[in-house]
Order: sequence, then structure tokens, then C-alpha cells
Amino acid sequence: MKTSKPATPGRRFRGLDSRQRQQQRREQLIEAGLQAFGTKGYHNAGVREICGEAKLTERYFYESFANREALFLAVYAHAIETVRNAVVLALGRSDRDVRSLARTAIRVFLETLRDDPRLSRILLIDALTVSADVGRQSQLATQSFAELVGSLILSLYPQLPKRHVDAQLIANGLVGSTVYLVMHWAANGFDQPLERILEHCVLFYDAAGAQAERMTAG
Amino acid sequence: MKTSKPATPGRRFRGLDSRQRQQQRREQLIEAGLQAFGTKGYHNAGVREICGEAKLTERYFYESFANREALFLAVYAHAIETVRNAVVLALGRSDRDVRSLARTAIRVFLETLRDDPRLSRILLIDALTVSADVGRQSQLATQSFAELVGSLILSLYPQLPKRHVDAQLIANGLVGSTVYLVMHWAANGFDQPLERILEHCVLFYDAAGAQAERMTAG
DNA sequence: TACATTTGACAACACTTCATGTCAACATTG
DNA sequence: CAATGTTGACATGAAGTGTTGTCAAATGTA
Repeated sequence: MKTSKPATPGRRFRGLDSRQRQQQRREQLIEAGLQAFGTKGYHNAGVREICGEAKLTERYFYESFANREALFLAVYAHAIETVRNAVVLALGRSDRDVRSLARTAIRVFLETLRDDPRLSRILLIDALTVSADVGRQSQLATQSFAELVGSLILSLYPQLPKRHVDAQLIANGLVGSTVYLVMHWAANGFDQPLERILEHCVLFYDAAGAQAERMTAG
Repeated sequence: MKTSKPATPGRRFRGLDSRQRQQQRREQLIEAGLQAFGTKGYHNAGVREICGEAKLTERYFYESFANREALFLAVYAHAIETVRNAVVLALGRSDRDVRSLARTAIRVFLETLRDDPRLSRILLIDALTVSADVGRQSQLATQSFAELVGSLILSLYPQLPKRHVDAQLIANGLVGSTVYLVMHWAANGFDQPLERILEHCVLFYDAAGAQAERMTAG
């Protein structure tokens, strides 16, 4: 790098020192990446376009990111953080009973993606095809979520006959049904009311729960 | 085009007339596309590499396809045909009872994708990000499949309270759970035995069916 | 054998993108 | 104001890709 940052705060400019300005530029780029990737898709958004969107020049792009993939990774992390924050925030002021906890979690999930459709493109579609590296990363993320669901199932139905049924696989299937319903919802422009989608999402969780109960009994 | 095909069968070469040779080259290209797209992904497989894989030169590529996307479309159609054929063939010699029909269908689906992992990459991942056009096409395909499942549900539970439950949405969720389980299975190298995955797939169909029954009763 | 057609290897061109570099204009401090 | 850090617009080169064209060798036909 030619422009190696000094350790000092640097001269102030527009009320901000150099570190703050760089941070601000980085955030502009992430927002621009969210916009570009989230609307046109990763493979149809070039560095030039992203910089135009961010109102910054290419030089500042490479100041913060080694390449386009690195930016996507940051955008992806940002997107997943957005969703996660919304969910845990809502869970904080929700009931304690597990069923309504799950329901609010899913509702907030749906709300967040509907309110910013770019997120769904980033999280559910592009993340799989950007690169092998990003693909693994995204798999780990959804996997950790599925594991949460899995442990929830196990805590609710500890007697599950493990020889025949794997709570982890059930959790995966549940995540899949939810994700797929969201994808379909988004693909059709979020035309149906959120409540309707939500009801069908939880329907699967209820159905799986009932099935689990049936199997622990029999 | 300079090489405009004559309507006549043309001279014989290597025992085949021109039309047969062209057909054969086309199939070589589709097979090569299946290999390249299915292993490295659409966005990481160039025309040159595909031609190398097919042992043909670029000229013959553009003889059969206008561009890379056109080839992908053909590969996609081929892949979906492969799966469809396997499923309907198996259904032909299966029982009539609906549950075992569904089970064999899913089993053959799983077998086909396990025996050729390239198919799952093409059908489940790449199809979404190649282009808006291909994306729509793939959505239509899975949608038509979901509609089949949906009509099946309706025929089994005609009393479903339509005001609150949409058989189509349930079908979508079921497709999603299956697809997701397969993706996860494939991503981990098909390590778990097929029967185990199959059991968990049908578990969701059973669970949804039981739930539907519960709702028609109540 | 002589000739036409088909083929394969590869050159060539246009085009795009990434990534870095140049330089004048601007803002800030002393 | 002068000096210097900072920015934006744009040039540039390297590399890859898609697409068309050239040409000699191989393969068929008369």
C-alpha cells in the first residue's frame, strides 16, 4: 500500500479526524454494496458502480476492501447482524412461553426482510454463489441458527427416540420451510399479508412439534 | 451466420451425416456444461473451459448456443428432465396408496441427486443467480412441482378451512424443507445414509398431513 | 490420386473489469 | 497567505472473456 495509515489520529477534516473519515467511507461503501448487491445481485454489480453509488472513487474502495468479495463479506455480515439484532431485540420484550417466543422471532424475521428486500437477496440467494469461501461462511451461519432450533426441539421433547429421529435434521427442515416460504413471498413482491405467511411458518413448527410428541409417546 | 446449415442431410463424416454430427456436438457441450457448471458453478466456468471439457473448439460452441447463458438453460432443462424422468419411472411401478407414492418419489429424488451431485448445484443453487430470466424459469419449475404437491394435499384433505390455511403455502413449505435437507445433505458430502434423510423428509409430509387433519376436524 | 468438406488449433478483436497511478483542485492549519 | 494534507475525476495497464476469423491438417468423395 502506498497510503499506509499513520497511527496518529491525523488532521481534522470536515470535523472528523482521519480514522473517523475512513470509518465513514467504509460505511458508505457497505451501504452502497447492500444496495448494489441487493438489487442487481453480486455478479452484476461492479466496483465502479458501487463506488458511484457510494459517491466515492475507486481509490477509497481499495482503501477499505481488498476486492469485491471482501466487500460482499462485510455486507453479508452487516445484513446478518441487522436481522439478528432485530430478532434478539424483539425476543427481549416477549413472553417466556416457547411457542410465542418462536412466533415473535419468525415475525420479526419476516418483517425485517420485507422492510428491506435487499437483505433477502444477499442472505438467501447471492451468498451461495459468490465464492466457495463465502458459501461456507453462509452455511455456517444458517447452520448455527438451525442448531439453535435443534436444541430447542430437544429441550421440549427430551424423550425423542434418537435412534430414528434426529432433532438436528428436523431443525434443518424447519429452517428450510421457513426460508423457502420467505423466498417465495419475496419473489412475488411481498404481495400476501405478513400474517398469512407467518401463520404458515409456525404451522410447520407446530406440526413438527406434534409429530415429535406422537413419536415420544408411541 | 457464415456457416448457415443447408437443409440437406450433408456429406457423411465418420458414419454420421451433418445433422447427426451437430446433434452429437450439442450433446457433448451439454454434458461438458453439466460438468463445468455443476462443479465450479456457472460464474466460474468460461466458454473456453467448457469447450476444452467437451473436446470441441469455440466455433462449435456458437454453432449450437448463442452464449453461455443459453448453454446453461439447456443444461438446466436437461438436469430437470433427468430428475423428472427418474421420478415418473419409479412412480410407474409403485403402489397406488398416496403415502408410499410420495415416499418413492422423494427417495428417487434423493437417489438421483446423490448419484450426480452436479445436478443439485445446477438445480438448487446456480439457477437462481445466472440471470433474471433463468431465475424466473427455475422458479416456475419448482413452483409447478409445488402446485402438484398442493393439489395432492387438497385432494387428501378437501375440507381444509381455506380461510385460514392455504394448501399452496403448505406445499411450498414442504418443498422448502425437502430442498433444504437435500442441500445440507449434499453440502456435507452425502455422508449420512439416504434412508435417514428420506425418513426426515417424509416426516414433514406426515406432520403436515396430520396437522391438516387436525384443522379440518376442529 | 485430385478435390471438396469438415475439423481442430489458435490468432485476433472488441470489450469489460479490476486495480493502481497521476494530477489538479480543494480544505485546513500555522 | 503559504504549506500541506486530502479529495475527486480520470488515465492507465494488466488480465480475462466473449466472439469471430484464419489456415493447415484430417477425412471423406469422385
